[in-house]
Amino acid sequence: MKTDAVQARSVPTLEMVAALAGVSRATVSRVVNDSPKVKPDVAKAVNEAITTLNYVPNRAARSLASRRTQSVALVVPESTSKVFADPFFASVVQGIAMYLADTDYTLNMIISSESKPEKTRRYLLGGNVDGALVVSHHSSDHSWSRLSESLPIVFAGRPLTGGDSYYVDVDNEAGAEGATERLIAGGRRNIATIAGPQDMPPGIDRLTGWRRALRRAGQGDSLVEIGDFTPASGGAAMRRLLERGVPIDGLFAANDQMAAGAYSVLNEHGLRIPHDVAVVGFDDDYFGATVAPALTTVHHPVVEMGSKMAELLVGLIAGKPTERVTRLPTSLVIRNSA
Amino acid sequence: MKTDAVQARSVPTLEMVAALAGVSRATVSRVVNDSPKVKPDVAKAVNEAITTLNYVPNRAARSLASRRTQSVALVVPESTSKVFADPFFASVVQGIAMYLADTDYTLNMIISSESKPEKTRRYLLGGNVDGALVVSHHSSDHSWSRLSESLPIVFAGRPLTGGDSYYVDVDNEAGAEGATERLIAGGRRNIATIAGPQDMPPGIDRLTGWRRALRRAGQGDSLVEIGDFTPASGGAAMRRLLERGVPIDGLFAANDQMAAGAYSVLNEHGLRIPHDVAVVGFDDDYFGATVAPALTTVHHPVVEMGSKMAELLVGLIAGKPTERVTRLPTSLVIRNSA
DNA sequence: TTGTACGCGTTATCAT
DNA sequence: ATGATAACGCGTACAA
Repeated sequence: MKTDAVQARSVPTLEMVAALAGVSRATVSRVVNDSPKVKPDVAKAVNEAITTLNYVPNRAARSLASRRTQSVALVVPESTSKVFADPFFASVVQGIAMYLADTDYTLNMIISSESKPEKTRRYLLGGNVDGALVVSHHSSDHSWSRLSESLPIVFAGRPLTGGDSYYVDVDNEAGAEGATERLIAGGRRNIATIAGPQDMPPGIDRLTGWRRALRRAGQGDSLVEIGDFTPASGGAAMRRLLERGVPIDGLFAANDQMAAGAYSVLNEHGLRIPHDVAVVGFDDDYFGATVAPALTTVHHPVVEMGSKMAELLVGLIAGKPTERVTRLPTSLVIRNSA
Repeated sequence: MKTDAVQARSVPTLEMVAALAGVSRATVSRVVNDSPKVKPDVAKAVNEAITTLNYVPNRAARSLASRRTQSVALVVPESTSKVFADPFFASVVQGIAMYLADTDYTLNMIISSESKPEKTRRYLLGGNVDGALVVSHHSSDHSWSRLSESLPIVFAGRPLTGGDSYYVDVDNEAGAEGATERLIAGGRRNIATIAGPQDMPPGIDRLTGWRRALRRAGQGDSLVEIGDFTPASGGAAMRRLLERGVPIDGLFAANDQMAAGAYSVLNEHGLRIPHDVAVVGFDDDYFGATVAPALTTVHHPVVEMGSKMAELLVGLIAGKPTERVTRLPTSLVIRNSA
């Protein structure tokens, strides 16, 4: 026997609010979406009803009616997610999440398996999100860029190949240039670099920045060895540099991890930092902070990158005119190595 | 002038599929949700229509009609998210995401600001998700546990205070016990520990495990110093341990980071690892892998923790009977320090 | 300024 | 086994 006059619904509906406030559902809807045209006192009454009922708009219904989802996808290639505790990735996501927390967009994290990208593709195009943020491992995979035609997408890091996608990147060139200038200003005349992979934008751009500073200062730019951004590769590169038998009194490492690797080799060879060789890194991560002497390095604003991406995406969704390229400035963190 | 007979809709609807397949919407819906009662040939025809149209069900509509969202929330306290690149957090999330990728649940990441928890609360109770996963920094914040009555929730790590929430944890006690047994089996008779904070479950449990092993072996358990899980605190604790002036030939550090800190101090004092002092850590993270000699440590199955959490939550949502406590086994990673 | 009424794309309840 | 048809909760012309 059902004795209930009013069903004990778990969540109140707009209709119930309307009833309590003595207005129509349309008016409640207007108040919820703060439409300009609703009398202050009516709005007040509605809001009271809302709070007493603890009403929360149903996203699904709202989305269905308004034809937009108020949620964005965070696309993470599976290979990226496998990189346990990649500080870059974690921080970018943090920036994204924190920015979105102040909007009423929801963040849908989807890890896309490279083997069957169709699932992701369909999800994105299925009208389930209003836009997407793509963060791949080392900022170069724009394989989703074709979707940009159908859906606002913002990438982390500039693409390897031209393309015309929207992306946010740190100004790698300028950062590397500044790092190198620091070495030059310190009186160093034989400045080497341990560059990153030359098939990755950060690797390429940081090498370019180093070159630019050197050329402008009229110094040679032949002391280059390539690493793969790991400490071990940094050590190996440093070793090759020293084996050349030419003097080296300054080093710009394309990231802190390689700088840390170089430290060990420098120590092995009895070279003192910064006395014999001044060193500057890039990224300002854990590695640079824990080596001794503490590494002077280029700060990479990773969290800001994330929030900027989110900001741009929200703007794009709103139809706001937006520059395709956003380059965030770096800053030099002066510590003891240069 | 509108000349279009058929509106160029971006995404096809169930209705369009029905038309193309020559059946009713109801039937298409049945096929999509693979209901058992639909003739094979009809189903085939529908599926063909689906693929040619590239149809994707609209989540919002589906959710509205079915009264369930097919999405779960990942709740991250803001303070946790601030811990840049916390490997623990990143890996748990990876596990969660990877498990969910094989279901058709969507993961809604929401970072909840401690200052206004109401927003999160309302979101969770507003019927926007079918369940929630809570990952706080060091596995103890169950402040959301009260919501468990209204919504399935699974936590990472056991709560500090009793409570009756569902949670997944690594078996810290057993892990620590095994680590200590390794030291005992190695003939060590003066085994110290650098414990974690005693107001955090992992800190407490790992100390308990150490004690249990020692007592069972009839050895004393007074060589205890507390750290806060950072390398620096590990170094400081080690120093205090040595200052006691009593012999120490074995050390169990409650995590790898503190073990790394202890390494430095041990080196300073001219003590060789493992010759003079055998060391075992806990977590099996980056720190333990990079110190020299490589650290013998207890493997913490972090990714598995995440996937297990997701698995349990999906089960709970489906109404499956579930144990409140799930403890994942650890394993000892034998390297060179013990 | 406010209310009426229709539609958003699915699922679910009935018939058939 | 399949098809009408009524919800689902909300936004939004359009009317008043």
